[in-house]
Amino acid sequence: MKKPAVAQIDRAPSLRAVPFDRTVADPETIQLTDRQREQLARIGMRLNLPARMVIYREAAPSHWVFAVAEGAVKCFRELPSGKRVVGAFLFPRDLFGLAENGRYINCAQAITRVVLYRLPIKELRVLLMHDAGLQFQFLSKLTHELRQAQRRTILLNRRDAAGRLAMFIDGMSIETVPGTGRTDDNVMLPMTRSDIAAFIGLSLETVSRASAELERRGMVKFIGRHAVRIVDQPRFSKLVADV
Amino acid sequence: MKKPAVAQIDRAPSLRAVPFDRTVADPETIQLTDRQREQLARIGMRLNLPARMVIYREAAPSHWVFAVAEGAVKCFRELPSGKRVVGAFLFPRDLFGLAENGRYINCAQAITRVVLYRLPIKELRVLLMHDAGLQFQFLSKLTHELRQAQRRTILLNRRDAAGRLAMFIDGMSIETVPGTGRTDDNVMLPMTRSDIAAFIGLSLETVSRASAELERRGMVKFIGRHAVRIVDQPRFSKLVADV
DNA sequence: CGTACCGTTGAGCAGGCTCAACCGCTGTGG
DNA sequence: CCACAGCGGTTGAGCCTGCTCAACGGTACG
Repeated sequence: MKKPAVAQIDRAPSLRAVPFDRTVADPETIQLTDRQREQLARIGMRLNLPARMVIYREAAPSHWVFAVAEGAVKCFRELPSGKRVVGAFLFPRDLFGLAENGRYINCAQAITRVVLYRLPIKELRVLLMHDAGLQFQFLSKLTHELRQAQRRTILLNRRDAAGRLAMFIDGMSIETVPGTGRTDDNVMLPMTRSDIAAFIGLSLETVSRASAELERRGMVKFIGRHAVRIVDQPRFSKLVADV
Repeated sequence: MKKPAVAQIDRAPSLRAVPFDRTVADPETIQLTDRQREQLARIGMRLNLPARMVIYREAAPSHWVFAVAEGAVKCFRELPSGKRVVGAFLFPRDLFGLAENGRYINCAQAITRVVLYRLPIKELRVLLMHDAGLQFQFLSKLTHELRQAQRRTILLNRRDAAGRLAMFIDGMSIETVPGTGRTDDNVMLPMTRSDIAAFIGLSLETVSRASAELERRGMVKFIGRHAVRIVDQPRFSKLVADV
């Protein structure tokens, strides 16, 4: 098997996760080998989708798992009351397509223009069974997502709106990807206020007010609607940690 | 390699998860082979711990993963404010011991007397790398836990205390294990009201009041402190689904 | 049998939700 | 090119529910 060209490898999936075990490597990234990425690229399909496109709907048969290459995606659920709960925001190197008994448990939609890898579950399963190392990377990724879920329950247990929003922004600052015009303390928020509200469990009015409060307290400065700049990092971090 | 005795196998770990893929098998249980369970038993240690024992503390070096055989465990976090957030309740066939960079991210404590399997991560990793099928079971289990985490965020997004409690009880009714004196609509709640409050994000007073409300509305009947009987299943289910 | 913790109940307060009006940007069609 | 509609976002007023503080009751365990 000949070595794939660099250009080809750059168009293959990769994953991001903090390992549960101690490692010397960059803790931010788990490393798929070129060969593993190539194999994933082979069974998968690279998709280029416009903003707002629905990727799959709740309860639809789940034939695929998706990996984000570029852009942002949201997974959400429509509740009987009409309320929407956002389960997760996904960014480059994230996986999504959580299913139960062969059906997706929520709806996925592109927030921005996105590039995705669509991996057929059947073939992925075969691949994982033949490559325990690759499977271990997926396992690490799931572990990472579980930790994030725990972090979120802590967020949702906070009583103060400003604190919740601060924790959210703090979380997003890690997700923020280079090459999107970000500086060190500039956090991109591609989603709407409504989406944020549905994620952190507040009404959108309260999110709006909390934003104003953070700004008034001199911790952050909103740059347009989809970016925040953390002005006073120490005080901001203190608020985030003050649970 | 000789086949292990039945008695020995009954003393080996197993896992419980709803598969993400369609299967014909009992959707409630994923099946470890006898050989896999035997191998887990070999690298692991069976522990018998009294109620209230601390299994590990937050930030302690994480050398083990645990599987519950009998009893109930809680994973929680002490926040700087002194508040506690319960991350999860664990029951037979559940896994716990979530870590990040080699350290546990929360504290685990026995609620009742428990029997655990303590699996050394290092050896488990080797085992998983040699047995992709076994690893796949672990992967399925993690997927299952992610779904539960999503379900919980929906719970935490509810505004009404009674509804939250109802969803919690509903969730516990699935966890409830036979052989604990349960009848079909009798749900065991081994944890304290305080623990429940720290899990569903309410003050313990509100949990108490919500319990009274559910009872007053004729949906449930509390049997002592650690059991509920669902009296009016239809109305109860309606409240649970009415998000 | 006592003691400490768990749980219940009550009164008052505060923070977030709801309803509602208003602003500003975007995209569309005349 | 402009007018207008529509959506996302902000701001305000009032209500409601869950939190806090506090006292009391009950149960489990030594």
